[in-house]
Amino acid sequence: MSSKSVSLKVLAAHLGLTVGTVSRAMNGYTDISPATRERVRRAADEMGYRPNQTARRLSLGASETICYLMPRYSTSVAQPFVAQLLQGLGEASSKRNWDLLVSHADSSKDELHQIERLVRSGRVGGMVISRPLKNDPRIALLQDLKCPFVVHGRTAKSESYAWYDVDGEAAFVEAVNHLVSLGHGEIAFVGAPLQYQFAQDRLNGFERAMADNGLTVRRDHIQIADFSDEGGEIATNILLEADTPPTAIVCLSDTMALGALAAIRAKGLRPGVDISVIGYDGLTFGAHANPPLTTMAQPQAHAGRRLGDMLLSIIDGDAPDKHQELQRAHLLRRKTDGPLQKAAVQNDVSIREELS
Amino acid sequence: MSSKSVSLKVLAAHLGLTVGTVSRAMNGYTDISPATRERVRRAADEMGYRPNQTARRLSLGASETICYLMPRYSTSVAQPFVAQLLQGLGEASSKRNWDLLVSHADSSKDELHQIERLVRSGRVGGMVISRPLKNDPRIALLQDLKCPFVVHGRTAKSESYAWYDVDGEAAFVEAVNHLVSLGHGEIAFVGAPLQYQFAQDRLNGFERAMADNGLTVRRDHIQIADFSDEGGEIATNILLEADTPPTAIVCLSDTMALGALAAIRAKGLRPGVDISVIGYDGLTFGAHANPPLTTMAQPQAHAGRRLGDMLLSIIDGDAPDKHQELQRAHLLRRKTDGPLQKAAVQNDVSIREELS
DNA sequence: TTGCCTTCCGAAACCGGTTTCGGTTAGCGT
DNA sequence: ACGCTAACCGAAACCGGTTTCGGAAGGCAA
Repeated sequence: MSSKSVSLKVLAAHLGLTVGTVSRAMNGYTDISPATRERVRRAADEMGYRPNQTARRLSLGASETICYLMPRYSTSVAQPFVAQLLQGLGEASSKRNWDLLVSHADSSKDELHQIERLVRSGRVGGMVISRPLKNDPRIALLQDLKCPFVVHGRTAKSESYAWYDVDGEAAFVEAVNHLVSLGHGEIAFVGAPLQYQFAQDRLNGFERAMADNGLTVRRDHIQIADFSDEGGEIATNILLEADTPPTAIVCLSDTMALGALAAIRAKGLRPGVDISVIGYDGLTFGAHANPPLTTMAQPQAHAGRRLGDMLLSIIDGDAPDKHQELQRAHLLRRKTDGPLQKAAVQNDVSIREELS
Repeated sequence: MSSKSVSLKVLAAHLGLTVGTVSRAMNGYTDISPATRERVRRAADEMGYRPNQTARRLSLGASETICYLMPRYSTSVAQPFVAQLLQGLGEASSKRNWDLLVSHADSSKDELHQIERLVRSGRVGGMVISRPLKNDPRIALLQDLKCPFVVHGRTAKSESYAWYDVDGEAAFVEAVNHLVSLGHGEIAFVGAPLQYQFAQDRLNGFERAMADNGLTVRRDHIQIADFSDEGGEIATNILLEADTPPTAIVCLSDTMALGALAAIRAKGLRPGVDISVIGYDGLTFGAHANPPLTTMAQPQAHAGRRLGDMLLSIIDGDAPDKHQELQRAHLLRRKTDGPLQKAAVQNDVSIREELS
């Protein structure tokens, strides 16, 4: 195995053939005699010939590359999902010997600029983006560039493109219903800024379920904070010090829920007994929380693979709106949900509610 | 902004110049008059010209791409580090407008095959690999291919290539010393299969520190299990049921340590009081464990960035062995380390040690 | 033997850039 | 007016493949 790269030219010279002939032999053209084809293939094998992908793609006019746009994360909380997603995308793309590129940008402006460069320079043939904003400029840009793309998540009006998402609204409806069935009525919501569509979806689910159960939501029972464990902790502290503290809290994410648990324990209360908490995501780490976190688990093992396959289908010509996949989260009961403790009500405002 | 890609040819035609002239104008050659250069640049801007990267790289003979080989992970535990590492690698590569490719393989054989293909086909100009095995065939292959590479981690004999690592041996020495200073003598080790060099390093640190402190390690106080929380739990259960249970446990990773905590709590013991546990990694999730996990935290926020910069330097011609960076972990005390509870000593063997 | 049709391969254009080389033009001094 | 040099741009080779086109050789039938 020589370390010098062996090109089509030297391979052809070594065989006494021309590059065109060798190329066709390698690519299975029928106008090459079986004997020659075999001779070429064997020589290529022996000499360790690898076609230069750059040249090949230039000639083909195809990038054979998909690109994943890494989400910019403000907090230091590492994204456990990224690795899984990349693994799935890699599986899908490697099926065809395509490459998987990752790109990230510091600002939103940079991000749009990057997309435009990657697409216009012919470097990528399709893109995967995560966590769309409510009105995400990336989607408009990609449509404008006529670049095939899929979205992990979706925006409010999501008819015209391909996406894979978990139904956050339904999940929060289920979470609230579960808490109501346990006797809770004063349920609070800990969320993150609503620029992200998923944050809005989950809040919508919360509010809809509350209304459907005939419950009114106090204004100060909806707390928006940083999308982090610290954010969850701060928000929960505010809830616990409210005039009417909630008896249950649903949290936008498991990470925020961990912060909520910390705040509750710090007040000397017992999560799952004095106050219930339900998170969202189904992180395995939640099983080791104190106490183990009840959560709406999303089935996302195959998200990357699905997104990759969808993207490749679209590149092949499928209509994007044919590929829209909505998964459901399911309640994963661990130890932070429990029945309403009447005895634990310690606040006269609450008592008045009980009497009314 | 037209969606049709504007090539050098149409740009040249539009300007009444030849492609060669336009190319040189764009690349700042001095044999182009300032007036023409300015005219070309403005037209390129207006028409939204983006040089075709594939063609450019073919002509340049450079891939301008680095590749990260995703670690294959057997367990379902997502890798929180991957995202951080990719972010850093992306920062480093985007400084030069290089691309970042990720590749993953299912088997070790596939992995070697992939590396060979990626390098020989000219797709990548440098590689980053993680978690080397004790005698990692990937390193030999990359050296054979004369492909620049850096290793996240390192092998036992690590003179001849570039790496960035955290001193796992020193970290476990520090962990053991800390436990000894708290009065512990029966210290156990929960580790993972020793095929990975980092698993061996940390065990080495443990054994060296025990010896240096004049402590002998019982054979059944070294438990090797799956590299997962379940593995840690199983290993700890065995330790707790041993003839002489340890009073302290050091764990290969925070993930395994979480399993250890679960096992200890299940036995009705109090981690940090009845038995001490120290993990390794410094995951933020550890702060939410029950109780918050004491750990050897590694400073790995900049690992990706450093690895990327190192790789680019080597591609520029630096000797690989010039770039070897060893970071130190530091003890992050939370709540699972505590002084030896004499009263908790329940085993005559331990008492005999005390008397000797 | 002639003619025609296959079979198989060589020659050359092409993908979209970069870079070398050479020639035209202008400017300058004498 | 002539020659020389410097400034500026065009022409063409090249990177390493793919693909079209055409032609030479061979086989077959008439």
